[in-house]
Amino acid sequence: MNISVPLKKGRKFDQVIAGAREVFLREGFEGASVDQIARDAGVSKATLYSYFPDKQALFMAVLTSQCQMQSEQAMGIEILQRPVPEALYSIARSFLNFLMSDFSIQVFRVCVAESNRFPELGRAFYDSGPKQALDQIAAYLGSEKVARELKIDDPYMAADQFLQLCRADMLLRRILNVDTDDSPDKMDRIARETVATFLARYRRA
Amino acid sequence: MNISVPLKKGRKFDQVIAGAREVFLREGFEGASVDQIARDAGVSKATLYSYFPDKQALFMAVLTSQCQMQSEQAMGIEILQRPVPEALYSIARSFLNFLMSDFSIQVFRVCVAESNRFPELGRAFYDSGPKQALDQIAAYLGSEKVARELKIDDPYMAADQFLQLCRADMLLRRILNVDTDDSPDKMDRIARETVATFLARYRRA
DNA sequence: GATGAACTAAACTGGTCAGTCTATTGTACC
DNA sequence: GGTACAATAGACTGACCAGTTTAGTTCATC
Repeated sequence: MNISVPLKKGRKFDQVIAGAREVFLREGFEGASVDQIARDAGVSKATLYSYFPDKQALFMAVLTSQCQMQSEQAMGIEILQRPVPEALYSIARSFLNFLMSDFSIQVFRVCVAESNRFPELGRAFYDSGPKQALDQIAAYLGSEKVARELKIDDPYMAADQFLQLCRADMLLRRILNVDTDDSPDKMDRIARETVATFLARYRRA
Repeated sequence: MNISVPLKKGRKFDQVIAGAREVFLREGFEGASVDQIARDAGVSKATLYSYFPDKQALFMAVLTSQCQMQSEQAMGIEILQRPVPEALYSIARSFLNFLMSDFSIQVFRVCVAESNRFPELGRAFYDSGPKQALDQIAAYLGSEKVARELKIDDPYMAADQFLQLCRADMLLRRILNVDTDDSPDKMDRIARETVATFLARYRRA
């Protein structure tokens, strides 16, 4: 009847993923126990193991689906029609907003922590997040519209610098659980300073 | 007889720390077993437990001593006497060199991973590493010598931007275990681009 | 209301691990 | 050579945990 129900093996599939996401992001791979995941998911351990062959597979399923979600966080095309400085500011602002979210911080932490144990994980995270952002900004910076106002020889290097400027010390502090001012005002200021520095370097004389 | 021997409780203390560093940095906190640490250190478990009350204390001792070492990685004063662009380039280059070392990457990974479980750890790492760097660069950027050539209203914001530009995508890739070009040439280029962008923004008209 | 698949709780297995304990051996010093 | 501490190997305890199994329950569907 309900066509939108995915073709997964059973009704509790999404519950399992949700519980596992919760626990894995909070505790990391080693720190999370399967019993706890089952409890959090409101599901029996046997059910969980009917979906996934083992803990690793569940872990990878959760994190690659999170990376998938992350990569769908695309830049609105309408932003890019605006004047370059405004567009840059908007990009910086929304990028920063995303970076500072609990979601993004937790996924980052776990991916960094387990990128030794699960080599594919670091790659999957990089490709679905930082690389997407880099590609999109580089494409924008390489566009004809931008070329009229900015002089950019290497769009990837420029995009990299732009994104680095956005990140700022504030992000590092959040990642390390150090108290920090992450008010909208502060984030605004970082976005403005990012654009100011970026334009100073790349604006046409 | 040997005065340089530290006044720790026994002769094997340093061995314990060395073994623990090795294993913790490779495996993380949960992934490392005390038996393995003792084996790596060439020491019995009982000896290890005569120095440290439990695994957590050992972990913190290792990492805070690593952070200590990190913070002693100070900027040579002679660099700062050179002309500003040259000084900036040298700072960028040696900062990058340090950031990309196995040591620094491993410590960072473990601190990020465990900063939830050990809140003091994230703080200790931040204070002994990133914060030191920020303070030192900000002090330099706020100095009179620099003020003659650069116009900097907020030395901390400027220092933050400078350090962010150094980090670059390359660092993120290494942290996530993604293959990357980290040749001296590449690092040189990043340092030069960092200085170029920084000067474009802050050089006096 | 019968059928079969999905789900359940709970017990169980085999393994690992943190931390303790014991009995013994080295080592330094008087 | 006697005293006292440092260190050792290895056995042991109690806890936890991944993954399996069993015997029974829910639920959609016909």
